[in-house]
Amino acid sequence: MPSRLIVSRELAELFKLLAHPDRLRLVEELRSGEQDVGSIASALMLPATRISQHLALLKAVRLVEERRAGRTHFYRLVHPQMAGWILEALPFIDIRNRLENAAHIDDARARWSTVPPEIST
Amino acid sequence: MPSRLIVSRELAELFKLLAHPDRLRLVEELRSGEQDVGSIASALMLPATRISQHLALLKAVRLVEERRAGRTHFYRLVHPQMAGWILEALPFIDIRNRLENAAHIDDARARWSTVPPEIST
DNA sequence: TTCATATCTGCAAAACTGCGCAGATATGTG
DNA sequence: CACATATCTGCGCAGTTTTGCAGATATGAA
Repeated sequence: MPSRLIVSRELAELFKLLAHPDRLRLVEELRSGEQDVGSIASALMLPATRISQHLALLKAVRLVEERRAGRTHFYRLVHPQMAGWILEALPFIDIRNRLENAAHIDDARARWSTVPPEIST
Repeated sequence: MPSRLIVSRELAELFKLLAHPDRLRLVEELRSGEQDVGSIASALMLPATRISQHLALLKAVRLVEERRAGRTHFYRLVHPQMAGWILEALPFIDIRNRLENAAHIDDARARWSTVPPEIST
């Protein structure tokens, strides 16, 4: 009976996990395949510690998986399609952007959606 | 240059807005068309005050729009496709569910995805 | 006007998050 | 073993979110 309630709670948790700029960028960064903490950190220009924390979080809920090789840890998306799914939300932020940031957005969207080399589907 | 940063921040905010069980259910409830606060409240079995607060939030960022008729206020999704998009995230919570809630989930998903009468595309 | 209905707003406490930093671990090198 | 590299974990402060409740509006009816 409370099935829908449970699902909505689970879904909300998923959204909460993705509701952070760093983590969204992180997921998009992993779209093109596994990467190690250091690479991600420098790609996103963020301290490795922070990336590590985000990754620990995403790993705990099994959104990413880890592979260790020597002293470097590689991470990859458990659901590669998730990266694409996230980008599908761009239309929903349109209005707010056009109201304030105007120019930036179209430019931005172009980059975001063209950069990745299309993984699965 | 900081375009991607801006987009990720905007996206994160969208996710944060949806990262709440009540609001997710609310959005799904509105999938089939506009409804007034009272109806939504009783459909979701939540106090109308709370629904009102959530709606105010979603309206402020233009995810829903309001139409007043007499003393009742009707709300509708600005992006009806959003409801469908949200359901596309269900596969991403699979593992976690199977680990703990097991049975509930498949049942739940069935209901969630069959109930709505397909609006747009 | 007075009353009932429908919804909204403001407030304060409790709970939750994100952040940097210091220190811990683990692996590889000489 | 000693040392450098790569990453992780624990801690505490600061800022944000959620929630119920009391009271404010707004509309319609008598």
